[in-house]
Amino acid sequence: MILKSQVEWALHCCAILAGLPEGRYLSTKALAELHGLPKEYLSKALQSLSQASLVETTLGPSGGYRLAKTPSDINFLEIVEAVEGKARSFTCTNIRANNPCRPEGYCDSKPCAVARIMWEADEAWRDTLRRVRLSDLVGTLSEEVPADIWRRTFEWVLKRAG
Amino acid sequence: MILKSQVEWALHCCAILAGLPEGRYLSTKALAELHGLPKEYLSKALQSLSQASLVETTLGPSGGYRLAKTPSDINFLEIVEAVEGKARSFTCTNIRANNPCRPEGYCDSKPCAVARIMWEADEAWRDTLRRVRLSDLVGTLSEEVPADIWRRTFEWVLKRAG
DNA sequence: GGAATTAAGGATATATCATATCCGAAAACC
DNA sequence: GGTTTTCGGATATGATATATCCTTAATTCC
Ligand code: FES
Ligand code: FES
Repeated sequence: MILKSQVEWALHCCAILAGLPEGRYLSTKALAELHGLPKEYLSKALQSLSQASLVETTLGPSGGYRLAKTPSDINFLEIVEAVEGKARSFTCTNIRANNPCRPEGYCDSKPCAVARIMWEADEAWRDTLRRVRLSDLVGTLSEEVPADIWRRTFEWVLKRAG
Repeated sequence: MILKSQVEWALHCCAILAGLPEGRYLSTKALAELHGLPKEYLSKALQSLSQASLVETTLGPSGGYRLAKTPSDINFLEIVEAVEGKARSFTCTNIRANNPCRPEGYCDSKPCAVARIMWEADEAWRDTLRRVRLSDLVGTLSEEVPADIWRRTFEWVLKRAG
């Protein structure tokens, strides 16, 4: 069970977009260069964010992406689910129904106890991600990333933002 | 991000083994029949449980598997990790290091803030699984599975247990 | 001792999914 | 009108999950 690398990409891209001044857009090309990622494939991740209405886009030169909501209105789970999908990590194939001792046509009233526990754990994972806002991440990063790197990065970004 | 179906298989097999009388073994063949699973492939899952020292085995006719510990000393996480591996679901490829604005040879002191949050969620998932004991599952199942099916199942199992 | 049964592990095949690239269409800017 | 951009579809490649087969060694039963 491993998350796709797109998750890391999407989260970092959102963190950058969160630092963009009101009304400006940043292109896939710039985001790919900044993170050293394949532009075409990163584009798929950004499209996922777009379909989830987390980012807005505009075409043409000076086009690109910007956040569709303020960073405090976006949480980690939204971003992760946008690229990873909303499906639960555990899928029950109902093997209990194969028990030869069950009467023909017997129908279970509840989901299997095993599945319920696995889903509870899945929900705990989602809850943790839901509680972290994009603005929290930006706050942590601005504290931890050395001030000169942080400043130069956003100068670099602004030079390319349309 | 999807767990392998072996996880469901292993959990259900452990639930059955938990109901086995002291000192008896149950074969892969019986466990596969009971759950309607491919015997050869289920065998791989059981081997994983064996390597994790969750079950003990013996060879020959009347051989098979039994739990290596009491059901209250086994938790869900142990079983899940035995077949799924202990690797974290989020892997950081350190894309922040590709930032062209970083000085040559700059070395981060901490893991990335993004990764720390994803790992925290992962830990919440594991914590939930760690808190559920195999004995808890058996308790729930014995309450929820209709008494006659439950009884017939273990008659079926005992007939095949060596 | 010999035949049958079983777990363990290696080799291999297949299907599904993640990763990655390419292209054409439509929109926006100059 | 030409350029730049997002978007979606098509396609290729690699990794992993699923599944089967076969050999070996240990154990049981006759
Ligand atoms: S039958 Fe699927 S988890 Fe129990
Ligand atoms: S660099 Fe990997 S999560 Fe930030």
